[in-house]
Amino acid sequence: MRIVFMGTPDFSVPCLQRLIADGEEVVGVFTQPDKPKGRGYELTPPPVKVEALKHNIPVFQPKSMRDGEALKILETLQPDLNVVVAYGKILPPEILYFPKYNSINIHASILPKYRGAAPIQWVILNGEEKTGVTSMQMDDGIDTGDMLLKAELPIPPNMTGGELHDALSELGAQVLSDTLKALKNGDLHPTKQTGESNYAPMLNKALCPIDFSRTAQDVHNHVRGLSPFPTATAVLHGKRMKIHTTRLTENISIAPAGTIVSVADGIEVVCGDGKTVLVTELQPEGKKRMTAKAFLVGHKLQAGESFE
RNA sequence: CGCGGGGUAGAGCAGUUGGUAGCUCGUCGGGCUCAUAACCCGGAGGUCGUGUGGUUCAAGUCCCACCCCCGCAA
Repeated sequence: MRIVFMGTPDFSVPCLQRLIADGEEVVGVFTQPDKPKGRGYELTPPPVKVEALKHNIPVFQPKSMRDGEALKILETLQPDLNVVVAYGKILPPEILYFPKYNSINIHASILPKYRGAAPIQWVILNGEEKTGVTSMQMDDGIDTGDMLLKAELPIPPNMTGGELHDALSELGAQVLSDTLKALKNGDLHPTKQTGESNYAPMLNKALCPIDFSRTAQDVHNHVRGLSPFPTATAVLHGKRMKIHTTRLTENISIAPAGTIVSVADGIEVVCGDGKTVLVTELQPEGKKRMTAKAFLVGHKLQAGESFE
């Protein structure tokens, strides 16, 4: 089966690798254009491009999928199926329905919940205890197509967004592989999405500052959901710092939210429900990520002080 | 040429107007305690990112070049 793969970030890479490993005929890869990134605005190719080039697969990076160029490319490639995994562009019907088997998408949630750009982080932010991956037959809506296969994954209480991302990325590759196998065997049974749905919008920086007036559980979910990117932040001594890791404690305090009650094993902070969280890893501006203990060795900080 | 912080003992930080380096933690040895993020005593450990660079009687400290790490922004 001739497949055109469309994807961009790290998340998509295992799917592409799996297609290749499964011996599928990947006749072309669409990915976002190289973009200036990081300090100095260095032009950086997306991970999927790097991977595709390793396997000598033709790479296409159109700025738009709607100006007819992309369609011409598909006409040349003659795919039987588009496989779309975190491509980052909305595809017009002419592209979506061009191949014989149309387009299949791998989405990192159990649909119809958490449609949208950042389902992985949002399930943690919302304190969900499980999530998963869904493959679907794409239609005109955003993540609204008929569902094909699903795989679930439990979320341990301290798992971070990054860890879940990697786990779902691998699971996604497996679901993709299973979906294609079923497709070839005529075993697919598309199911309409029904029931409660919600939307997981892209993460933005405004989300980062920690609100210690929320519950300790919420604060902990916030920190781990945004770790390692974009990372929760808090302000101490007038300086912003990233908060990488926290742990829930059994302790309770009547001090106001944001107050530091202990600097013994880390920085223990009171939250809105009176419970505390222990900050165990952080990163001051311009510094490397370090343990809270290491930070405390060189920074005089006393119980009673507080985050702003 | 996007803006900015930083590279000093294993770790986190100091180091003032230039005079060959200090704190805390850890570590090693010894002591003390019912116990504590324990405490007390003693020791080891650094060519201060690189440059047989510049200025100087003298540079971690000033100047120059380069390497590396990181925050913001995209």
